[in-house]
Amino acid sequence: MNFIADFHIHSHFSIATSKQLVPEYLDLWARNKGLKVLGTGDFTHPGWIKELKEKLEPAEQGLYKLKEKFRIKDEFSIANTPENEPRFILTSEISSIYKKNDRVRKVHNLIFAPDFKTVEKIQKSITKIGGNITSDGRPILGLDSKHLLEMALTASGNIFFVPAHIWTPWFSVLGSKSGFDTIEECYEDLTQYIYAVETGLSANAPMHWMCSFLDKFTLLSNSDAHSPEKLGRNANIFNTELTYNSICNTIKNADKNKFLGTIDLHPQEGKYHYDGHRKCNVLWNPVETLKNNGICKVCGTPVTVGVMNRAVRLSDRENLFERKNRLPFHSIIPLKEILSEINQVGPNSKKVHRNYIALLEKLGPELNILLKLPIPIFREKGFPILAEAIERMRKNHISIKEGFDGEFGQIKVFKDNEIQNLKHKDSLFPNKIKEDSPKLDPPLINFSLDEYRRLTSTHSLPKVEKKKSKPKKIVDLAGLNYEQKRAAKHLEGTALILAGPGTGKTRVLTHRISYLVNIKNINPENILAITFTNKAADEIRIRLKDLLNNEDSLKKLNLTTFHSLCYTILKEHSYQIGLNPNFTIIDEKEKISLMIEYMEITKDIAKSLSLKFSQAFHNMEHFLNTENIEIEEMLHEYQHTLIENNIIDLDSLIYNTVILLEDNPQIREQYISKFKWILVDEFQDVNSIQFKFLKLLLDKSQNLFVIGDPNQAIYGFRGADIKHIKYLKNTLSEENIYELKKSYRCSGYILKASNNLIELGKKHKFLEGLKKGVKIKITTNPSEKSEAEFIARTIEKMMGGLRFFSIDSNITKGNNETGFSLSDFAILCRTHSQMRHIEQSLENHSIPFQVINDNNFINKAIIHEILLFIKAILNPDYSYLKNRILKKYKLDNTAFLNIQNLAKSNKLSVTDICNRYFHTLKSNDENVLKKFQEISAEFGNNLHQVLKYLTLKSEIDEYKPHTEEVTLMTFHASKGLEFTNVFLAGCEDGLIPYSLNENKKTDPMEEGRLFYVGMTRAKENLFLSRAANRFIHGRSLYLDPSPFLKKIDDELTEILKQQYKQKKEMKSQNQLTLFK
DNA sequence: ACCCGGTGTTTTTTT
DNA sequence: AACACCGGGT
Repeated sequence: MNFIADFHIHSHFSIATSKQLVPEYLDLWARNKGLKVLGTGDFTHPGWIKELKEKLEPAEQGLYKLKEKFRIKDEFSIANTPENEPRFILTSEISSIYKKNDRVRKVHNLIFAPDFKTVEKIQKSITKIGGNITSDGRPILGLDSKHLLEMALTASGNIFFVPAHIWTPWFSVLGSKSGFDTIEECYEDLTQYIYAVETGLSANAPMHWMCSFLDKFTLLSNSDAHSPEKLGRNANIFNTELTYNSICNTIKNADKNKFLGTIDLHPQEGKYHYDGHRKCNVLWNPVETLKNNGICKVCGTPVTVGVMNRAVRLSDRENLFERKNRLPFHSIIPLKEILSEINQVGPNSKKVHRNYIALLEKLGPELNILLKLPIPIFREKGFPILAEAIERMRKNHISIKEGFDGEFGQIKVFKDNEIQNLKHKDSLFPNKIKEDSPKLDPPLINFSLDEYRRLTSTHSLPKVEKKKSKPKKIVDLAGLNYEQKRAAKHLEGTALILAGPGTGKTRVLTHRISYLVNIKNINPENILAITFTNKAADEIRIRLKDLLNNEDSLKKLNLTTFHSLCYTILKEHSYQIGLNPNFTIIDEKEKISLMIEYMEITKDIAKSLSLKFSQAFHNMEHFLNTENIEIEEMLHEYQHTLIENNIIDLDSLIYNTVILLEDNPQIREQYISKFKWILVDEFQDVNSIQFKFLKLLLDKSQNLFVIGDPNQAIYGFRGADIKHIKYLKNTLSEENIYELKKSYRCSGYILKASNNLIELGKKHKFLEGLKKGVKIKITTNPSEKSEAEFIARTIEKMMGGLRFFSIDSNITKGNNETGFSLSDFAILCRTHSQMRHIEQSLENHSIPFQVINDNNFINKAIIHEILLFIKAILNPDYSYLKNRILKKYKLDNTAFLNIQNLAKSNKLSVTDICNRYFHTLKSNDENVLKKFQEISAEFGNNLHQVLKYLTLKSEIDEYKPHTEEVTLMTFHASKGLEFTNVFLAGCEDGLIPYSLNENKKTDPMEEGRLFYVGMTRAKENLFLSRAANRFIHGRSLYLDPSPFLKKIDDELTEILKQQYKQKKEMKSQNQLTLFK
């Protein structure tokens, strides 16, 4: 059967597409165009699949057709006969954004699926890796194209996978901006499963014939239509059986008798076909560009390079016909454009539309008119001018002005004034219009490939400067600057290293360790490095891998957090403090319910007491001086309850360790001799009990090496006190204090501005920055929603447009030469609750992001329940919990013992527990549980380890630095991290400094330091945004700008004007109901 | 024992 | 705005 097919289109679920992209109109327009087979597009979208299932019914193998009752009959539909019923084939486009070989890649791929089952499998595997398939018909995943292909092949061996519009600069496998130079670089060993590539609107077959490496791929041509009228502007002609398998096989084999060729628009129409400068009126083909070394003659800056140039650069042929498997291609001009030229009115005008409909009714489908209908028929039916136009088009007797630098190209059938003259004769129905000068067929490539080749030896295009020279790996101290080196080599006694943001704190720490181990031959077992978070410890571990000579040293090294260390110490000596080694750590919720139960108090009192207890544990002096005898008694009662239940809370973890070491000198001795070299990171954040703990690990001769920055102390509320770092500063002699003054992170602007904040009257030395940088951008937005929108759009703009659509709209001009990656962006908020709107906006813009928010996981009710269950099993002496669990899960003692034994022999995994005791689950718990099981699997299902990890981990431990995602987190969580581009959201008086809770005052100095921390996360671009109006706790608040904004010198900042109006309606919501 | 709806309350950062 | 809590219904 002879038919035309267009596989790549979109549904109304995709962003920036017509509302008419519903099955009914697709069916209608396929008939109007003369398409037999139409891709559904967007099969990853559940809403679209639902709609397709409702409105389509199975036809031939792997093909579907519109149910009769949905067919639109009363419009200008033509050829409404059964043999013209279009078929649908399940297809979808997926956008992958990821980093490979050090560059950001954005690749679009088209997937064909044989049935709905396969579609659902693909949907599932996307969701499984955290992809969002509901916000856009064309999902954006942080997934490597190769892995996407793998995923699709896993779903079904019968899928068909086609790299989409392969030359598009921003979004394709060969794209100049974020693609590869070969297909293999992208798909590696899986390239063998790729049989075809899509040429796209901006390219036609000959451009591919230039490249021998594309010989093995069939060329497919599709419309990528965003509205029904654009269907079939590019398409494929088949003569084969009408089934899914036979279509795929035909594409695979590209048999000339079965795949009759492609239909393409003229690629010259594209906005970026040739090279040049629109403003300078310079339009060049690749040869001319090369002759000028890519520099515009008029303005002297590099010209905007088009798609043809990219293709020529990757090409290796002068004679296109060396490619054997060439298929015919038919260049067309859309009928409406021809009519527009004839009528001399716009192609979207009413007149053209009326004309168009009339023609379809008389002459049949559009593609039939353009390609097949014999020219004499046009004349017979009374369309002589059209006859002439179509004939010229078919013979390629047309004039072409190539598009360049954002300007559309122009394809014309008639010359200027020619139409006027024709019109006069029109009434006479001339038989044949003579051409002024009959043209020869234009060459397939309109410049000399031979010349291009010759020029490449002497000419070249300007190199786009690749930013980010990665910091060189330094294996010895040679790579450190003078101060860093001095600090790292410190040997005797206590040392304090004052290190501002970006001055190489971690670097000094890691190099000191490697110096001690490699040069001074210190046994790594005698070194203790303490951090506050697991993340920081991991970071040090990773960096040490390159610095230490052998893996063994790294394993022997004691690299841990305060809490983890104390936990380990207490496990070893638990009996000395009245616990047995099975003790578990309780969380805040457990703490409160225990207090209520054992002390017979109300929840409110328990909560306030809990706070007081925490403070007492953090700060020993406070604990000893408790004026209130009653509270002290209650504290003792509480401690007694903990011992009785063989549990400990987070706060007393360190306290109990201190008590242990104080009461047992022989144990203390043991640790003193073990930890001969102690290093502490983020020393400004230690509290009294931690400082005391450190002192207990030292004897007179021992070496304490602490790094910190008093300006970055932000944990006062949990007992941290700068007095400890200040104490060292004041008591240590000068040669034991090192100050790192050179910042390798922030630009000069950012350093100066942030310095305005911590100044607070006293003199402070500037850090020296590496580069001057750009001004800090400040914006005011009407509401938190528009603030969020500003952030999302700015990111989109800076990324050069994640969505195809963006390039054509005002959002972005698509001229990102800097090559930002999504992981270069961070958005910081004072509170978690601010994040909601920002998440929403990022989602609406299809920008992948990660939120650093512990509550998301561990505070989920179901996870909490399971953790309690595990605690009860692991710690049988926790009788309060055990009784509750027995009752709740209707277990008797024997059953409970059985479970315990299973757990002891490590035969009980989290999965088992879920399956056995938590099987009646709500569907939305599924993902959380899956995550829980994954975490558990990482620890080999050792429940003790899992529990320890989950109770002692910090939320920043969740941060994945290298995924292609924007990071959204609190100011606090951002400490120690750096990003090229940083947004500080909600710069309002009340949020930062925080003062919305009248009962609890914040320390204004600490809030200033917090803002300082936020600002100094940025390397290049810092945005400070605020909302004039904001809803907090259901109340509308008008907050003044943060006083911190005023502190920044005006000449360091630039006020951005509000550029974007808020869009009202949320698309997908409304559209579902449109056709019901 | 569980689900619901209505009412009231919360009010930041986190090992 | 989101959540906890309570009480009444099943």
